[in-house]
This record gives sequence, structure tokens and C-alpha cells, in this order.
Amino acid sequence: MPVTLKDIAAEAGVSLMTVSNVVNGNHDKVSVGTIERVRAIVDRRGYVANASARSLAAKSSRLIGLLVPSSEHDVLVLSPHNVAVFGFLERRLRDRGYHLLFRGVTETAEVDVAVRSWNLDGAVVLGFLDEEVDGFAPAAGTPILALDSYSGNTRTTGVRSDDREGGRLAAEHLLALGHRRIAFASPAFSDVGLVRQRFDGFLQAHQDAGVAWHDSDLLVVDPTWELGVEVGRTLGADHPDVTAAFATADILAVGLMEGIARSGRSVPGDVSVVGFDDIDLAHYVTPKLTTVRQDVGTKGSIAASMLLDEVEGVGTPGEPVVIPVELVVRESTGPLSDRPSSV
Amino acid sequence: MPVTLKDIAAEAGVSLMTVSNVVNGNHDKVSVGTIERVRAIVDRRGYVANASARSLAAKSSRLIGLLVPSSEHDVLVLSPHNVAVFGFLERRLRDRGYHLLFRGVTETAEVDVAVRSWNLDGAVVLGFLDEEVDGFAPAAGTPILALDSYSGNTRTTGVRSDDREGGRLAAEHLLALGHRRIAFASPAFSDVGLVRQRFDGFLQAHQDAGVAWHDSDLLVVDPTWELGVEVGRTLGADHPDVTAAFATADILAVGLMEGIARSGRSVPGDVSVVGFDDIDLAHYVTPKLTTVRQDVGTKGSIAASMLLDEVEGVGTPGEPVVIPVELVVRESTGPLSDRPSSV
DNA sequence: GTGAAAGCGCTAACAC
DNA sequence: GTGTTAGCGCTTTCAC
Repeated sequence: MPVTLKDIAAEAGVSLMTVSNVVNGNHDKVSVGTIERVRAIVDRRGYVANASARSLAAKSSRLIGLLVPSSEHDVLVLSPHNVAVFGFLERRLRDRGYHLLFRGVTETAEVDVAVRSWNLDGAVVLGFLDEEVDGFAPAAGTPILALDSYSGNTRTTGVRSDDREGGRLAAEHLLALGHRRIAFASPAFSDVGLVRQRFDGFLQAHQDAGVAWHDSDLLVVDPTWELGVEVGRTLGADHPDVTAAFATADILAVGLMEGIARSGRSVPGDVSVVGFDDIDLAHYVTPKLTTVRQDVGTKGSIAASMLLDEVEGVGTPGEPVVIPVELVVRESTGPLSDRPSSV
Repeated sequence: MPVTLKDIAAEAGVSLMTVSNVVNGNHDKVSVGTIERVRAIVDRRGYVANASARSLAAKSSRLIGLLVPSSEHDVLVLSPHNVAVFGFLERRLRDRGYHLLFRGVTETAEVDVAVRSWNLDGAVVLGFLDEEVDGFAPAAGTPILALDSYSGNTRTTGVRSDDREGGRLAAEHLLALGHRRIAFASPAFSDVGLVRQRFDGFLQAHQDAGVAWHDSDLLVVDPTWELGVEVGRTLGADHPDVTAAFATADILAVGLMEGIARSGRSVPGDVSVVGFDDIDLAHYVTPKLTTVRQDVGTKGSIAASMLLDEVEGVGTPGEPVVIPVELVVRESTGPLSDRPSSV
């Protein structure tokens, strides 16, 4: 039988409310002597507050949802980058006394269901399309923080990296190395969103350098290693004029490198490759990947802090926070070589 | 204002209990007509049950804790292998109508606190030392499932891979290729536990092959890429007689390969390397890593199923379930070369 | 400072 | 089939 406030109260010979006040640190309502006496009993009996009861009575659960999209049947798969962000999020939430409810979500409506069902004090959504984020209509007063989203939904607050600048940095680097035909490899994108931003930055760099960019160098491919290999192979074999590629995810870039190598061409000798994220993998592969680093620590920590500030009534949804990115030059990029591109 | 059972009851002109029975599928207690009428209102009003209230009243939360160790200050970091297992766990729990409370834990006592505080129906612990698992004493009746543990704690039930066989397979493979000096790289281990098992299997293979193994070929190193590089470099530079290495984690094996390469020797030309886990990384690196594959899907799914069976009263803690492993031969291992090992 | 009363939204147990 | 009563463990409000 678990120990309850009532049990402690009985043993201490005080009322239940006094124990509650001691436990919750409302020390201005209890005399010092009582505090000590009650505290001793609490410790000895190993009292642990019942979160359900508190949640029910106080209308605050100290629970934060972490909601990620998940298809109905497939297993939920977190990208390495998101795993890293997750670590920082959890750490920060825990430090501030919150717990984390993790949940894969098939339909966006489930977000609202989760919030109401568990009385979530807040939620962070991660990996949803902007269109999906647009549709989030959480119970009033429940802060929702969207990571990496460009949705204009005013009910959510945003934290993301400077994607446009990242795209610009990647292209600028490649252009400076002398490359003039640079492929852009990414999943399909519309005229808003993270990939769009990276693309715009990419184009911007071309424009700044006075270099024209050809639509034909757009490679639409979902960000997986396997698909990257396929596309890389085609790129290497059939497009000798393309001497560089920028992929919007490291995992895709690594696949590209593999495919290019399989086509018999070398990275960076024949083709330079730049990725995005700077996951650990980037420096495990050969050649080590030049990539645009996102600051996962800052992203995760800031996200947690902002959300909790809102939860606790400090701060409100406003302009999204943008985390700076940084180009990390490694071995997968090099100057445009003079040698004729033979296939 | 959220919709409650009472609201629905009022609108339907029935009692609160009838609505409860409809919502919970106790259809044998309600007439068909009533069910339909109530259901319609429930749908229209968008009723969502309050999990805290149910948890409080029913003494069951339909919440499962996923508890992983986390040092007090550092960020929680999940290994790629554990991330993969996690995906399958979440999927299975969700399918059966449970939610997941994710929590980093600094002291083992927090496990019990989490269980009692949130009224967890069960918990899976992941990544704890056997000594820590030994100490788990959860509230009676709350099933705890320990992944990858060799603890004898009878309060927990276990799911793990066949580590001993994995170690044996790795050594057998290397021995069959002609190697006679094989390093064993792993974190420090005692006479029980997962690493111990892999080591025992490793020794077993040596014994079966009639090959002596030297203690001096034990490389104690925490399983990180960085440390692997260091150790690999030393191995490559100072131990020309050692022509193969088995690491108890892929990430360590990959670091080893990098270090060996940096020492000027080649993999697998001069030194063969075998890893453990078969994380994605294993086939991204060059050369692709030969490794012992753990079946993460089965591990995660079985773990969830077993735990929930226990939670629901079917099945009890018994013998740990052991998931088979499999050797995946790729490019990082090759026959012992005849060429004199020059340094 | 301390305590009594009421109620959060739900379910179990039993009456009708 | 349906409704009533009680109570899960806690916090809020308001007396004292």
C-alpha cells in the first residue's frame, strides 16, 4: 500500500494540508518545527506524491509531450540529428522538474488528443510537415513548440536552424572552389519549409557569385542512404559536367558519396559533396564529410527553455528562434580539377 | 472547458456510468440504442478521457516507463543500437494502447520513484549495469523488464541477445581466416554481464580451435569512436603480431579501423576488425564492417510484448528470453596475409 | 500557522 | 440495462 499524504498527516498528528504544504515547499504557511517533523516522517516513510492525483486536482501535470510523426504501420525512426536534439531536450526538461511523454503520432488530430488526455502542460512537435503544423489546434493555453518548422501557425512557437544561411554557405564554399555545376539533392519541397529555405540560400550564393543554376541539377530524393547511393551512381555515371553536390541531410550525402564511388568516380577528386546537420557519421566516413553543422545542443536546450517559460507563464509565442549554423570543411570537398572529366 | 463524462451524460439524458461503459467498450452493460446515441454525442463533442482521472480511479495508468541511466550533468545519449530498439518498443506499446514515459535516471532509486509517482503499469530499463539492476526493488506488482541485463534479480524479467554466441562467432570467423593473435576490445568487465559473455564466447572459440589467447591482447576501452581511434593507432603501430581485433560495439570497431589506418596499416590487409550490433553505420564506413548482428526488431518487439503480457496478468517473470545473433561478413575482415608485417 | 470542506474526472461495487 | 454511492490522492478556497 503506497504512502499517502493522509498517512503522513496521521502519523505527524497534523492535517493533510499541512503535509501538502511542507511537501510542496509552501514554507511560509507552516512553522519551522512542523516542517522538520513532517519532513522527517516523509523521508522515513518514503513518501512519493501521486502524479495523477496532483494532475487532476491542480490542473497541471508537469508532463511535456514529445510528439513525432509515425506512419500507421512502420516503426518509428528518429533521425540521428533528432536523437541528438532529443537528448538535450530531455536533460533540460528533467532539470526543471518535468517529465516527458514520448509518442508517435499518425494523424495530426492525435496531438490534441494527447494533450487533453494527459493534461500535458506543453508539447514539442518534431519532424512534422509545415502543412501538418499549420493544422495543430491544441487545447487553448497549452503551448506547443514546433522544431524545424516554417509553419505560420500562431498557436505554436518555433525553434529552428538558419537553414537559408546553411544552404548559402554550402553553395558559397563549392562555388569558391571553382565548381560551376552543383547538384541540389533533397526531398521534394514546396515554396515554404526548411528545404525550401536551404534551396533559396543555395540559389542566393549562385546569384551572388554570378553563376547560373540549372533546374536539371535538382535531384529529388528522400533522405536515406540507399536512395542516395542510387542517385549518386547516376550522377557519377551520367552527369560528368556536375562536379559537386549539396545534400540537405548528411545521411543522404554519405549515400551520394558511396554511389559516386561505385560509379567509378572519386570524391572529392571528381565530385565534391556537402551535407547538412553534422551528425557523428560525418566524420566516421571516408572521405570525412564537409557539412553544415546545426547546433543540436543549443537547439534542444533553447526549445525546452522556451517551452517551459511559456508553460510557467513567462514569455509567449512570438518570433521563432533561429539557431546559427556553421560550415565544417572536411575532406569531401576540393577544388574543381583541371583534368578532363572522363567517364 | 474540456468535455467530461458528466457533460455527455447530461446531453444524452443518461447517467455518467452509462457513458463510461460505452466509452470503455463494456457493451454488455448497455443497450444497443443507448450505445449509438451516446457514441454520437461523444464523437460530436470530441470527448477525450482524462488519463489522470482514470489512472487515479482505476489504479492503472496504461503508462509504461522507459528508464535509461543518465549522469547527473551530462546529456543523455542513446547508442544507435538502443535508438533502434526504442523505435520498435514504442511501436508495440502504442499498438496495444499504452503510452511511454521516457526518463533519464541518475540514481537507481529513481526507478521506484517514477513507478510510484506515475502509477506506471510497467517499466523497461535499458543500459543499466547488472549491479544496478540487482538493486531494483519496484513497488510490488509492477513488472520491470531489463534489456541486455544478466542480473539475477528475480523481480525483473530479461530480454537480451545471445552475447556468448556472438563473441564465439566473431572469434571463430577470425580464427578460420587464419588469425592467431586477436585483440579483444571492450569496456572493463567483471565476471558477469554482457561483455563477459561475449568474452567467454570469444575464448571458447579459441579453445575449440586449439589456439591459446594472451591476456595482453585485452584492450580495455570505453566504447566511443574517439577512444577507438587512440587504441587502434597504438595497436597498429606497436603490435604488429596482432592481426585482428574484435570490438564489443560497432562504434568502437569503427574507431579502431580509423586508428589502425592512421598508424599506416590497412584494414583488412594488415588487421581484420569485427564489431558487434550491426548498426547502420557498419555499412556506411570504408571498409564496410564485418559484425555480429543483433536483431533489434525482435528484441524491441518481444520486450514490449512480454512486459505487457505481464502487466495484463498473462505470463510472469521467468527465464530471460535470448534473441539469436548472426555474423555478417563484410569487408573489414580477410585472411591472414603472408606478407611480413612491417611497421 | 493550521485545518475543514469541496471537488478535480473517473471507476468499482452494488442497488434497482 | 441503468443509476447511485463512494472514493482514488491531491489542491484550492476559505475559515479559524
